[in-house]
Amino acid sequence: MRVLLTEDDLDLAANLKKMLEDNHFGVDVCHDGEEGLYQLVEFPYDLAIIDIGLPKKDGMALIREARAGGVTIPVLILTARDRWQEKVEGLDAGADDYLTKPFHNEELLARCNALIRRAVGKSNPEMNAGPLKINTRSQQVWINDKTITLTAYEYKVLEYLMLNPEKVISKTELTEHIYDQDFDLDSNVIEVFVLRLRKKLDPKGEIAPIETLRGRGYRFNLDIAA
Amino acid sequence: MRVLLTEDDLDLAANLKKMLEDNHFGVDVCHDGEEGLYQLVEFPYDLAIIDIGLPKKDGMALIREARAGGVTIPVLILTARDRWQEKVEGLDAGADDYLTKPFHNEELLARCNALIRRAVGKSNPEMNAGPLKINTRSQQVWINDKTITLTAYEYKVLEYLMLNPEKVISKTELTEHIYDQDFDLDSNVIEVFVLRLRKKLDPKGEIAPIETLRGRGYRFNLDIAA
DNA sequence: TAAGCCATTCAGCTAACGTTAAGGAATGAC
DNA sequence: GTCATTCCTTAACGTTAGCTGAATGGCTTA
Repeated sequence: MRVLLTEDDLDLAANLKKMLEDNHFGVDVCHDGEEGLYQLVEFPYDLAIIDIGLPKKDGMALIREARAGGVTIPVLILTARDRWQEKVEGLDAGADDYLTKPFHNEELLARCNALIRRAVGKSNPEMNAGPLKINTRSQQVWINDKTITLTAYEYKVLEYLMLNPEKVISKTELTEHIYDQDFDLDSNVIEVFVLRLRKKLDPKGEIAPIETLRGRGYRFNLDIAA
Repeated sequence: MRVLLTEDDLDLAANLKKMLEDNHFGVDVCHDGEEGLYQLVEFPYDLAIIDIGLPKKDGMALIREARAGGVTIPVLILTARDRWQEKVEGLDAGADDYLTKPFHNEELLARCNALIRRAVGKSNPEMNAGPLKINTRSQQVWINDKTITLTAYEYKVLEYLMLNPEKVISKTELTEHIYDQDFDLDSNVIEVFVLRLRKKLDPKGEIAPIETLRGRGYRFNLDIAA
């Protein structure tokens, strides 16, 4: 887990860096707000710890601009004691938690762990496979960045196949995952859905993302033509 | 936004419930840990506020078991003053933030709002989507900077959809977040509200912010016409 | 070549959704 | 208290998307 620590007090910064590293975090340190913003936007940290009182650009502006710039990682702010407004402003600016100086190292650690655990709870809803992109949150599908409209069952079939790439999925398995109850297996619904999916995903038969394995099922291939 | 408040002090519970309701939260109250756990696991709240000292099952165990049971909503714990370990243990158990009693109501509110905004990935009470603007604090809605008057339920529907943009929201999910626990699933209220919302937001059918996904629900699209 | 197995087409049907209207609960004015 | 207004809620009905199964023909394998 990589942490960006933005703290202008050099002693405190060194102290915290050591403590965090002892607890298996990878730590980068910045000493002013401009540098912090640059680092946050450019590099993929898992957590940011930001002192509110910073030279060049204060912590509040840093957070606001980072959020505006698409930074979504958890942010913990450090505030001076008895600065009630700062906490609220900080949370409003987009921070996720705060800690009042002075604090115990154990408490900072506990906060960091809590924030990271929460953040990893929501996994990335996007998946790519060649020219194909799927978002499980919005249930949208693109091919070469062009939206494809799928029906509910078409989408279910595609999602299940893509979530199990390079794996042979029998029609029985597909059926069981797509319908709630047991379903008449004499039907050819799966074949129909696969057909429609192929037509929509790949009307010209160029990329063939869904392969048929006769007698065994279907397989979604990741290494499909670009 | 629905909040579950688990607090055994009846006076404090009633007090907080009123304050939260005055600030547009829907609040359910439990007075012990077992009831709280049941409610959390069974019903889709947006936020839980949990007193650590609870009868039957203490707050720490409640949080741990709720997390183990798949509850991912933000959890704010209330601790007695100078109970340093409780905060850390609570955060380790899966809480997202804590507040020390006694506290200012405004601070609790700020925390709740920050947690909810964070949970839905937002850090600002204002949201834009093309010509549409919403302020969750003042509960106002604009289209091309012209105010739109919505009824209470119309607003609730729009807010929930906009707080989960680009996400497929089933009618069940919408219903559960808009009403308290008892509701009739055979009703078509949601369709009616969506219809009225669409008429008010987009009388000429130009921008179509709320998309229907037949069999799946509704989706609020951010990339709507300007 | 025969026997599966799968692709493809097509049309009927049904559940889901949109739309309208009206009753009545809730709210506020007086 | 009564009245007026708002708007939540239900019900009825029309519309349509798209699920489903049947029919047919092509392809693969032994």
